[in-house]
Amino acid sequence: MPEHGFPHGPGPTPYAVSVLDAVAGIPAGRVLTYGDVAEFVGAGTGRTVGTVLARYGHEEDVPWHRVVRASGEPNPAAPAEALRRLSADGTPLRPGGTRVDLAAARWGGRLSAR
DNA sequence: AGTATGACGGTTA
DNA sequence: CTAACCGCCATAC
Repeated sequence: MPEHGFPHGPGPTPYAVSVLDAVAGIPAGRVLTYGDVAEFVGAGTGRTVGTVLARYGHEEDVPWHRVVRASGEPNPAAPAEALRRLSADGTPLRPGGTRVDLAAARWGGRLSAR
């Protein structure tokens, strides 16, 4: 089986696998926007990334809460749950605590969580 | 192959 | 700040 650990076949498409793999690499306390993930993967857009997470995000063991909108808002599907996990990760939030402080939490891509 | 859809993003009002 | 519009691209049908 593939080294990334995600089985192919009937389930995730190759694109979906690469997206899930990228999301799995986001360190705690850091976040990536949907667009960032698409850019990191090298294919698709924020839309396609969202589609993948909507379908496999809750099925695979992936930190889906670390992928937020460009505005800093968490997933519209489970905002409360996402914020709860982000808070547990120590992710910097904007005043009010309902949105992520992207300026401080956005992951550089290969920088360490430090 | 063509059409519809969506956990998006950026611009404009 | 909110709301509407349009462009984006992988998938499902």
